[in-house]
Amino acid sequence: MARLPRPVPQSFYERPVLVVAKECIGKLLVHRSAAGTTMGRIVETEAYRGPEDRAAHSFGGRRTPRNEVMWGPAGFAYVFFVYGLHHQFNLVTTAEGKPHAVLVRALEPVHGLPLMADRRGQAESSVHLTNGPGKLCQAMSLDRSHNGVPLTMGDLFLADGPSGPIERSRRIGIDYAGEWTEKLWRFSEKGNRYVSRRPKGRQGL
DNA sequence: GAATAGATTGTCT
DNA sequence: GACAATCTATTCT
Repeated sequence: MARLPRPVPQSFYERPVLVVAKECIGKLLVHRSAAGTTMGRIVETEAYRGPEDRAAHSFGGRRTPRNEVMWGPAGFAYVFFVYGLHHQFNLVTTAEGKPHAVLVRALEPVHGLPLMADRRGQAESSVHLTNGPGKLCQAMSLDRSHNGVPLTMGDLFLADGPSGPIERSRRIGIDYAGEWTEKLWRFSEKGNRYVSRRPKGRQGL
């Protein structure tokens, strides 16, 4: 049994959300559950910067039971449910009172492939294991029971991993957000096959 | 590969 | 009652 990697410290999360979103690329997401441990390299993220960001749940200062943890201190998980069937996993960043978060959109599976494949009903070799925000939550068994849990201790955390070339592009699924739709606040590892949608054009970093 | 429709429910107005 | 930080299947080309 290999020793688990060590969690990145809270100071990693206590920085501007765009910095954290970019530096998450290549980090390992680790989840120890009763069924076993799963790990994946983060290859795609998006930054949400409320209250000014119209695409963020905290836009305009909205503070509800659903998004409450976004308003709390950095280094906690924000997990919510959309479209009646999918979960989304986020990392709360910056500082208490700043409702900023990083959405994890895609992983490259690293450990626990059989468990992920079983949870997803897909072959271990399939990109559909973790190439989307809803898919990775299912593969890693993340749901609202993880909302508000600390990422610096316990069974769910980030750890250092090898990073590759990063590109940035427009965020996905927020066409209602006006000018905020245009922001290049999505970060992904260039050429990685698990990235959910290939960025258009050439947006180097 | 791209475009489209349908699924399905928590959350807020 | 409307809508959502998505996924899947289907129907094209």
